[in-house]
Amino acid sequence: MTSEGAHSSELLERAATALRSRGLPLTLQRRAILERFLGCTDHPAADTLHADVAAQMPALSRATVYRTLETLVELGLAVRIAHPGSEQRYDPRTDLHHHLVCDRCGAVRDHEATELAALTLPRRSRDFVARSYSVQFRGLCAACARTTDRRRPASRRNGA
Amino acid sequence: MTSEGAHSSELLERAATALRSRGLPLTLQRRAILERFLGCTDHPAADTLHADVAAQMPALSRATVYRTLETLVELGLAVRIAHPGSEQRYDPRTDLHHHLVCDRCGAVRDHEATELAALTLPRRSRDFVARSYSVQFRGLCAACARTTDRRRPASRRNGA
DNA sequence: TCCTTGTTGCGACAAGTTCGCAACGGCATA
DNA sequence: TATGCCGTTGCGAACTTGTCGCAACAAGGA
Repeated sequence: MTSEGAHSSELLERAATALRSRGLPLTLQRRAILERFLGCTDHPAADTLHADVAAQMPALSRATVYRTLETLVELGLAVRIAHPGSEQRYDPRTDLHHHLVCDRCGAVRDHEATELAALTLPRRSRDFVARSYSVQFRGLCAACARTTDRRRPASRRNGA
Repeated sequence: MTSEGAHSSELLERAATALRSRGLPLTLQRRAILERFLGCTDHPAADTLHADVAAQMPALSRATVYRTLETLVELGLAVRIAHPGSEQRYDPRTDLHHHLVCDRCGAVRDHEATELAALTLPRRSRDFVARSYSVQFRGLCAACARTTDRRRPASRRNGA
């Protein structure tokens, strides 16, 4: 799990405030999950995050991680992201940004691109009203590009 | 399931050729699945497709549909598409196009946009080599926009 | 201390997907 | 026609991801 560390305590403070403003306490479990999650740039799945946090807090239950992430989405502190693969992934960044998705292992990384900051939304029509967008670039991450065997994705469940 | 019908036999012929070139026979099951799938514009999930084809071929097993779709992806005749939700969806269109994704019900529709036909791919770097991209617009489809209750997505398992 | 409110862990469950295996079918060869 | 080979199929079990109900628990206020 990639964790930046920088600004992490500041982000935690913001999250704590958002929770409190809704009357939700910052429990030990939530704190541990937030500390791990907020600095992440690799868009963990709920179960990955659980495995990670449970290393320090073995009693932590999966349901708690799922519930906490759901709460964060509701508070606007995280977004669910879509990528080809079966797991739901979460992103602590809620501002406009884009993703690099590895076709083989399913890794998702952020991608900054100023030229993509103002794409034209589809014209408002009777059929669909667009509110936001994100661009997904597909290709190969460094690790997978190095591997010679191209027949199978590194992780079975995340293909292209 | 939305099926266009037009060009369907032509697409089927192309698919049969691609299968044959790999030494794979066009079995009755594969033919039935392809006939349903190739004209689809609504990006069916494997299970949806199974239910649909099984109406005419009751003995068809779910595993066969999953395996056939997997084969089509490997042959470049279909792509898995990213959308928020837990099901894997498939798209018979492999050319550059974009998607409109309803935040509430999870419906995915194609979106054509000439101005998005030539976005700049991220610079080739040591970290990631991009090969393609697609833009995902999120918002509300007509049916969901009409519904007044905005608290819950129409389908529970498809969030934002 | 008691009550209320919300959180947590646990285990069961559901849906989607994959896997192993035996049976089957087509094709080439003898 | 018989045989062997090889890929496909259906079946059902198993696995993964995510949700739910429930009892225990913790914190805060009366």
